[in-house]
Order: sequence, then structure tokens, then C-alpha cells
Amino acid sequence: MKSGDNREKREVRDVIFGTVAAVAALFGSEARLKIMQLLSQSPRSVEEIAKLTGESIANTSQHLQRLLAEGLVSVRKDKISRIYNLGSGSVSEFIECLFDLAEELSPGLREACSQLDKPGCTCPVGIKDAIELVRSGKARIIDLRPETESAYSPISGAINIPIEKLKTGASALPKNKKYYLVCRGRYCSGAGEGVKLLRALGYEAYKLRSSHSRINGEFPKRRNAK
Amino acid sequence: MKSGDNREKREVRDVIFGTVAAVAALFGSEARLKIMQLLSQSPRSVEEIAKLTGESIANTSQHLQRLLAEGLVSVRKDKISRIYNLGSGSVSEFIECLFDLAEELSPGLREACSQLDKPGCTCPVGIKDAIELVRSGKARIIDLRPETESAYSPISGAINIPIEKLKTGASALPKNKKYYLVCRGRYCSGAGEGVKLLRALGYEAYKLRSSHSRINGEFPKRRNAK
DNA sequence: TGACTATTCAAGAATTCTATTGAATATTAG
DNA sequence: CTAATATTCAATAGAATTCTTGAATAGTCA
Repeated sequence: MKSGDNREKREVRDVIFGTVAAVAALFGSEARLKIMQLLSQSPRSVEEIAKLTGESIANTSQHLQRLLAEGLVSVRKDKISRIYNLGSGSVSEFIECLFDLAEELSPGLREACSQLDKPGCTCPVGIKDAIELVRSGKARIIDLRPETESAYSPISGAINIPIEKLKTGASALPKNKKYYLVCRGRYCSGAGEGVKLLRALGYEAYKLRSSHSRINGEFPKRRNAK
Repeated sequence: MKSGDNREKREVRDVIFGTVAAVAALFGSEARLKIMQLLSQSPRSVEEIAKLTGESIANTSQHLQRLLAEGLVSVRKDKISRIYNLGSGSVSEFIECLFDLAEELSPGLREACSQLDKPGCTCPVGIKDAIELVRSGKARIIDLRPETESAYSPISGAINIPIEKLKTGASALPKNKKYYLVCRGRYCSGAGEGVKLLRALGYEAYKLRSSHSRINGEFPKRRNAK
């Protein structure tokens, strides 16, 4: 092999690693990571995102522009606003990977996570087993999100009872089943609250830990980011 | 719920996302990504890594320090040098995820990758199927890396024939089998060369696309990063 | 011990990234 | 057409990151 050939491949490898590192860098900003995690739950307008992340609208918009240019998010126009969404399911899968790795690496992170959950909520079964239990009638999965979000990314086998409705109508649920609760993904405290509520009423309830993306497997189609 | 409780959880979430973003940022530098990808193949000294990445030794050392502090790599002392290694298999799994995502997002990256491979090398079977074929005697997986690297992270079912030996002794291989070649992971051109070589001799050969970490599943134990 | 090797440390310059500000654009509703 | 709303653009200051340089450390070998 000629040495020129080697050098050429060397440069190709530089391009490859540069590109991949650039992708990783997109997740390396707290603001952008929050945006993407939010979008993995449901599509939202710039204003909504800004409100939920606590950033300014202009800054949020700028981050979204960049994510759009790189194909990580997509937009569609609504009447008056632009609704952003994740570009593909791979993105939220990747975010899950990232969270997994970070939790493994950082004891501090694990501790912070445990502060979001009430103790004793740790779920004894995984998501697949939970779905199986639902099939056999022994358990129910309850999706605590508002109807709009739940309708966007439905969880297979789950029934949607927004947290407010659960507060008033929980006692109508049958007692002879186990309850696995999900809310807005891994770092939402909603499911933990629901568990507390149901347990106070004598139910056997757990927080099901897994993101919607993994549970669901169905994603909006990728749009052309033009 | 008190509003103070909400604010507190808000801060916890900030900590969480900040931590996770920091982890992602570690992969957002070309130099560090190269280092980690190298280490996913075999442990190496600072000097070796610096040479292979083309960075200065001091700079490489600094990156390694940081990766060490964050638990992404581990060290052990050799006679004279310090041998760095990936901290856990999760890291190389994550790198695979990252590469997958980047390839999906970037057409330019896909094109760059295709430049490393000779056309027609794309493997018709996945890694699991390939191992199955080896078991049934219909195929062989050949690991083209030097013996030292191959010994460190052996690929199940593979035989080790360093590329130099293949050049001289390929014709001794039986003709009635399929050959799946692996080298140093996804972006190494070694396997592509091997394929060209074997095909020129009339063999049915393919580049098996998958990293060693995924093939292997066995990783060095995590060391305390102190 | 002393020379040598491999690595780390420390400080600084250059670059890149992020968030802010205020203005500009575009779309809808009246 | 005009006002109002939602978002984007453009410039900038501040912060953080990266690589370089030259010196310092520590362990090995003769």
C-alpha cells in the first residue's frame, strides 16, 4: 500500500471522528439535553420548551436551530407557532444510553436520582414483565401524563389516568391487582407521587422505571430537516 | 405539595441534567473520542495513544487524567509506563451507540465510512449469525489484529491470523467455507484489505461489521479511579 | 548514585461556546 | 391595514475548553 493511500485514510478517519464528536457535543450542553429530553416526551413549541427548561426564548430557539440543522429535531408549523419534535427515535434511545452510562459512572447522580423517588418504590419487575403481567390480568400499567402527551406516545398496555384524576378517583380501582406507574420518563417525580397516593389507599404500587421511548417503540416519522 | 418542595426538585433535576451533560461532553472532543475508541480495542500506554492519535503526549495525558477522574478509563502500572484501559464495557457500548446515531444523522459520515471499505464488502449476515455459521462449520471468523491485541479481547469463535500472516499464508485456508473478517473495530480498514486479499484468491470473504466490545462481551474489571 | 524514560504538572494563548440583548421577521386575528 | 403573537436573527460579552510549552516528578536500569 502506498503511503499516500495511508495518509488519505488517515484524513478520512479524522473526518469520521470529528463528525461523531460533534454529534456527542450536541448532548454535552445542559440546555440542549433538557430540550431533547423534553421533546422525547412530546412535541412542543419554543415557548413551552423555554418555560419548562427555564431558559430564555431566544436561547432556546438558537439551540433548537442548531439541533434542527444537525437533524436531531424536526419542526412542523402550527397555526401560530412552530412545533418541534425529535428527529427520530434513535435520538431518544441514545439519550437513554447516555443516562445509563452517566448513572453507572457517577455515584452523585445515582444519589440525586434517589432523591426524586420515594424510598421503597423501586420496581421489582422490568418493563417487559410488567406488560406480561398486564396481559395476564394480574397488573395494570397507569400512564399518569395529561391526555395530550399520552395520546402522542401511547404506552402499550397502559391506561391513561392523569395524576389529577387519580387523586380523586383512585379508590375506584380494583384492589386485587398490582399497579405500575409511569409518567414523563426517568426523571419525572410524577410516578413517585402516584405511588405514594395509591399506597396510602392500600394498593400495591410501584414506579416503573423506563422511558416512553423504550416502552413504546413507536416514533413519529423522521421529517426532512430543511 | 409545597412550592418549596417543587423548587428543591427543580434543583435536583438541574444537578441530574448537568451531570449527564458533562458525561456527554467527554465524548464531544475528537481527541478524547479517539482515545476511548483506541482503548476499546486494547489497553495502551500514554505514549502509544499519543502516537496513534497524532496528539502531543502532554495533551494526551491531560485528556486521560480527565477521563480517569470521571471513571471512564482505568490505569495500571507497568514496569515503566502506565497502561490505560477503558473503565467498563458500558463505555465502549456507549461509543457504539454514538457511532450508530452519528451515522444515521450524517450522510457525510456514511460517505466517509464507505471510503474506508471496498465496495461489495458489506456483510450479508450479522455477528450472531456469523458465530452460528462458525459453529456449524460453514464459515470462519478471522481476527486480523496482531496477537497481543487479539489475546486481550478475544472474539468468540474467531481464529487469529494477523494481516501479515494472511498475506503469505492465505492459500492454505480451505475454500469451501465463508470467511468473515474483523480487525480493529468499525473504522479500521484492515478487514477491508483482508477481504480484498482473500477475494483475489477466490475465497468468499466479507467484512464483519461490529466492534469487538459487542462481539466479545467480556471486559476487564472496573478499577477504582483513585 | 546518576542517567534515562515515561508521564504529569502548571501557566498561558487561542479558540470556541453560551447566554443576553434588542431588533427584525412572519403569521394570525380583528 | 394594524396590532399582537411567536419566533428568529445578529452582535456581543463572558465563560469555558483545548492545545502548547517548558519544567517537575517518579520510577527504572546500569
